[in-house]
Parts: sequence; structure tokens; C-alpha cells
Amino acid sequence: MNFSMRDPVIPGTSMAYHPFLPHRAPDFAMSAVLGHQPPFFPALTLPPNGAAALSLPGALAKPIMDQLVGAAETGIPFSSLGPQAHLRPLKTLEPEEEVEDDPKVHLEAKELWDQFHKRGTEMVITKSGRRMFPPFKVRCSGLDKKAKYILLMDIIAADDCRYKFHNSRWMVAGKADPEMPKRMYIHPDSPATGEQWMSKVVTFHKLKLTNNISDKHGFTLAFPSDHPTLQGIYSFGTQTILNSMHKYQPRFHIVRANDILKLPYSTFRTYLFPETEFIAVTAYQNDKITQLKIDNNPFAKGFRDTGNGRREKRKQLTLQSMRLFEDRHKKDNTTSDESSSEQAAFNCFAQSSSPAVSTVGTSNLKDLCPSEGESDAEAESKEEPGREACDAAKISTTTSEEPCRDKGSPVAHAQRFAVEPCGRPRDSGRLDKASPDSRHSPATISSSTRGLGAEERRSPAREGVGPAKAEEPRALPGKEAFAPLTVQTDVAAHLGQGPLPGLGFAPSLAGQQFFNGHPLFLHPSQFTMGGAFSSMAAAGMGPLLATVSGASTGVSGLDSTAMASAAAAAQGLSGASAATLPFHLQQHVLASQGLAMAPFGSLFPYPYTYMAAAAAASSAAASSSVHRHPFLNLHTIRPRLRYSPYSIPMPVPDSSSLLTTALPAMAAPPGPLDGKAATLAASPASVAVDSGSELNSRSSTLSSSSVSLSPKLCGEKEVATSELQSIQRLVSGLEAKPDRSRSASP
DNA sequence: TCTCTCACTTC
DNA sequence: TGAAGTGAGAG
Repeated sequence: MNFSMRDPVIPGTSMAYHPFLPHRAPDFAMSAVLGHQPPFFPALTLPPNGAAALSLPGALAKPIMDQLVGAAETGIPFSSLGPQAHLRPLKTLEPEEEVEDDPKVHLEAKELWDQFHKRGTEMVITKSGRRMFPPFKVRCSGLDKKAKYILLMDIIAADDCRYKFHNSRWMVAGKADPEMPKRMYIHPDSPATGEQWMSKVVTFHKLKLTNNISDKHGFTLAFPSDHPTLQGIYSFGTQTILNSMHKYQPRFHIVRANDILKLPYSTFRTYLFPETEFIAVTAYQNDKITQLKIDNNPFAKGFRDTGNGRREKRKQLTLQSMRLFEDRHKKDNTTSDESSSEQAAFNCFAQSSSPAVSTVGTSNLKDLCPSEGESDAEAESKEEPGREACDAAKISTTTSEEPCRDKGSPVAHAQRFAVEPCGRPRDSGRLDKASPDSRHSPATISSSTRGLGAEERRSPAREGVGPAKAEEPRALPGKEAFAPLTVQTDVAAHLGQGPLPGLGFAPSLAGQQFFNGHPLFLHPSQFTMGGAFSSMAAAGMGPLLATVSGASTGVSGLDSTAMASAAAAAQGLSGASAATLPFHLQQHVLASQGLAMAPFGSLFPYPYTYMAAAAAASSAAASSSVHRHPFLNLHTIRPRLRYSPYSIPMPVPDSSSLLTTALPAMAAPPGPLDGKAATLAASPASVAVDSGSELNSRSSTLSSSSVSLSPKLCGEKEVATSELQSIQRLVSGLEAKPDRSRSASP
């Protein structure tokens, strides 16, 4: 492995990298100023307009390009740099004096979400991607007006179950399918100041849901395995890949950072809104959800009952006929349509929200889905008040759930972890998916870059769902009040520990997860420079490798080589030998061995195939719960000190040592971080891991026979159905124009 | 279950 | 005006 200088740096262009690591390359910056060649930077060949060489997904283009422009921190507009531009010294990283912030997040259109949630929200996923409806909108407060924040959203599996819609209700239909590649959606306005964020409703309506695994995606960012909020590889794009018939929970993240590429090092404050949980479907299952969507989504106006269009008239007639039909044939039915079938359809959701309302504040995801053997009677009689009472009972008595309800629900773990720092005794079977009043406040998990000291002091958990608040849940001043759970895990502290904290992982962690284990540091020279973006990233970011993948061009070579290098580094192989491996073999090397591709915040170009392989390897290597549930790590979080001093598996020339050149700031971290680092060792890393006690089956609170009024589901009503069909045909026949005949089946 | 096309809508 | 977002319905 050759770490020595290979090529001269093109003045100007190299400096353009600095926005990515202003805190890491002061030495380099100074050497550049002094006319010294940065010892390891490879040649950078950028087109006259380097930025133009980049192709990024729409939502990412702006923030990324902003980063590339990089004027904010360096004062060097990237786009204005000519090939002969003079280098200017960078500011070394000065730990910013942060104004304390205490972000609070309010879910917009909560009432609408509640309506959907009550019925079991379904979100259609299509190949081309569908938006969420209701749209995910939040309002933020408590931010530092001057500080910059990046707001993100992702969608995680709510549990390990696959669902089916049977007898007008959602039921567990088995184990979940393999997890899809993780996606993260960065709000296109990111980064923006707290003031800007607080001045408006932050909407994520452009996020799309898809089941198309070959969907193009933007760049990828690898988070360290011990990152409290995100682990593994995340693709950043506008589309989130989901599995149909699986339940998901959107998450909202606030990250105080002015650079997207600092995400892996930054504090994540994560907010969960139980009412936004949904099941992904390729076609609507529950008619009530369909109707809710039609009634509320402007784009579906054409399907509304009220209207003057042909469709509306016909539908009105049809519905009228159906109502008459139902009245006639079902008046003997003792089951209430609204109260039974609807409840049955959403009960697996409702249970998740009910606890949120509960003053006890111990909801759990485990209780989200009903087991198949639930009592019909219970569900039949289950109305809102009853449900609450039932939940309350569960809160105090239930510690288990159906087997499928894994103990590692990400949300659940997050919740539990969130509670932990507050000293609240852990109830292994109780997952605080929601705060005591999560209907008004999200569950919040902050993975902070700071120690527990100051952060924890101001932790919303203390204010909200912590033990104290849990005891006085109604202290919240109404809907606008928040009682977020907060977990602060100090990532920055990693940087402040040891010669090269954050660059290695404790051996004990090796193999635990895809990104665990193997200390790995990728020298930029290990990479074959592809596009401008990747070049810059590799050259300037040390272990951070950035590129555009998916739709981008000209980076395939980088993909391959980068991964080979990563594999080589992780295995102690020479980069050259690894790089000679065919791409698919390189993938295999990485995936099959579950190697830690990127040690700490690496930005990689991952072709989907690789990601899939990685995911598969991860799934296989790690327990499913660990893999599927990012928050699980919260329970197995290791003391920050586990970051071992980085060790490169090959000789590193002094003059080009990354330790002294690439990461001087890390080698000699700012003082303030050091102090905090120490506190991390005693951070909630000690949180106990879940026990499996929650896996016990619980008594059903749902009805299995909540009589469905849907004729198509009632075999014994064939005659009646025929009659209805006749009516509908008749109605259809009224149409002068032979519009596409609708199915006669209701 | 899923995908595609269609008619309709918003922006 | 046209791109893009809707659910319905056929296959």
C-alpha cells in the first residue's frame, strides 16, 4: 500500500474538498498554504466547472451542491475556483460554542393522521414511487436560531412481521421479508438555520415510497455500527424502498450540522410519531382507508362521492344502491360496521396509539399487531374507551406479545433506550413507543455527539417521558406540549478520544454487525478516482468516500475499487490485490465476511447490488433483531472508549501518515471534546439488552370475527351479493358512455 | 399480489 | 399547458 504522494494537487480544486473536513485537515491546509504538496492527495481532475460534473438526485442536489460550493466554511466558492486558484488556509476546527437548544417537534395534521391510524394506515407503494398521504409534516421549535440544522426522515420497519388483510383486518401473516436497503431522505432545504426551520412547517411530501429495489438512489453514507440512531449503509434519495404488507414507522431526525457529510459524527435527535405508522401495500386493502384518502387527498378528488363528474354520479348511485342493499340484508346483523369491522381493521394500529394516550405512558410496539387467535368478542366490544382501559391493563400486566412481535423493534428499542438514561427501571416487555402523551408528543431519541452531561441535563426525556414526567403525564400543557424521550449518545466524543478515535472499533464488536468490528481506515490513495465528487471525497475526507451512485456515471470503477480497497483494508490485504478482484467478487468479499466497509462515517458509492449483498450479509451475520432494528444498538451500546486507536494494516509512511496529515484534528482533538469524552464511558451504554420476556403471547384484545360487512368476504351471502351485483350492473348501465365497467363486486 | 393503464385531479 | 399525483380496475 502506497500512501505516499503520487500526484500533485491541483491548486484550488483540492481546497474545495475542505468543506468536507475542515476540522480534519488543518495541517494539510497549512501545508498547502506553505507550498507543500499535501502528501497523499492524488491528482484531481475536475472539469472547469467541477460542480457541473455531479449528478445528484433532485432532493439532494441542492444540499450537496451547497457543500461543494463550500463557501460557507472555507470562503472558497467551489464553482469559482479556477485551475490556478490560490489556496487559502482553512480554519482549523474550533469547537463551536453551541447555544443550547431543545428541539421540540410537533406533528402537523395530527388529527388526520389519527383518523388514518385508527383504521390502520395504508400507504401505497409503486414501482415509480408514491407519496405518503397524509404527508409527513412537522413544526419545529426550540432550535438555536443561528445554528444550522439538517432535517431528515427515514422509515424503519416497525416490527418483524409480514401482514395480511384478512376478514377486514390486518393480521400477522408471518415473518417479515428481508429488509430493504435503508434510505434516508434529507429535507431539500437542509442545511438551514434553526430560525428558518422554525419559521415554517417542514414537509416531507416529496418523499416517495417504492417497492422497486432497483430504484436509483443517490450517494450512500455509512454510519458506524455504534451510531445510536443510524447504523450501516444509508442511501440518500427521494425514494424509500419498502416491503409490501409490512408495517413501517417514519422517523424524523434533527441534526445540528451544517454539512451533510458530517452526519455520521453529529447529534441525531430522533422523533417518532406513533400515529404515522403504516402498512405498505401495492393496492389498498381496507376500503375505509381508500375512502379516507379520497376524501382528503386533493389529487383524488375525482373519486369523491360529492361531485359533478361521471365518476361521482356513478359512484353515488352505486353507493346508494349498496346502502340500500346492506340495510335490507344486514339489519339482522348484530355487528356494527363502524365499530367492529373498522376496529378490527385497525386494531393492530390502534393499540399502538392507545398507549400513547395512556397517562401511564407505556405503550409498546409489541402490542401493535394482534395475534391470529384473538378473541372476537373482545374486539367486538372494543371501543375507544374500552381500548384505553385495555391498554392500561396491558401496561400494568402485559409483558409479552405474539412471537412475531420481536423484542427488537427499532422503535421499541429506541423508546426503551430513551427511558433508560432517566433512570427509569426498564420494563423489558414494555416498549415505550410513545411518550405518556405521545399523541401530543413524539417519542424522541437523541443520539447526541455529546456526553450525557449537558445534553442529558437538557434532555427532553427529563422533561417529558422520563420517569418523573411519566408520573405526571398530564403536566403537559395541551396538544402543543412535547414530552420527547431523548437519548444522548456522544458521537463527537469519539473523536475526542485516543489518537484516532472513531476510526476503529473495538475488537469485541467485530462481526457483530456489518459495520462492526474491523478497524478500518481507507487511505484516499486506495481509491481510483472517479467523478469529481468521489475524488474530492476520497482525497479530502480520509475515510469519507463520497460519490454519486445509481444514476450517476463514471463512478463504477470507483465503486469497485473502493470496495475492494475497503475489503483489503479490513482484511489486511493490499489494496492492489483487492482491487484486482472482479467487482462481484469484491462484493462477495465484503458482504460474505460482513466486513466493516466504512469505519466511521464513510460516504460510499454503493451500487444497489452491493447494498443488497451487504444487507444480506448483515442479516445473516447479525441477529435479525439487531439488523432490523437500528435502535437495538441502543441497548448494546458500547462505551465510547471502545474506539480503539486506529491501526492500519499496512505500513504508513510518516510523511504521508493519515494520522498526522489527514486527521490531525482527530489526533489532537479539541480540548472540550476530551472532557466530554470521558463522560461517555459512563453513558447509557450500560443500558440493558432486552430480554425475551416480551415474546409471550398476550391475551387478545381484538376480535377475530369482527363481522365484515364486505360482501366479498361473506360466502354465505352469495345470493345477496348477486343481487347487489345486479344492482350495480344496472347502475352501470345507466351510463351513456360505456366507461370502463367497474367491477360489480363491492 | 402486483403492475399497468386510465380518467381525473392539482399545481 | 403540461407534469405529476390520485384511485379504479383489468389482467
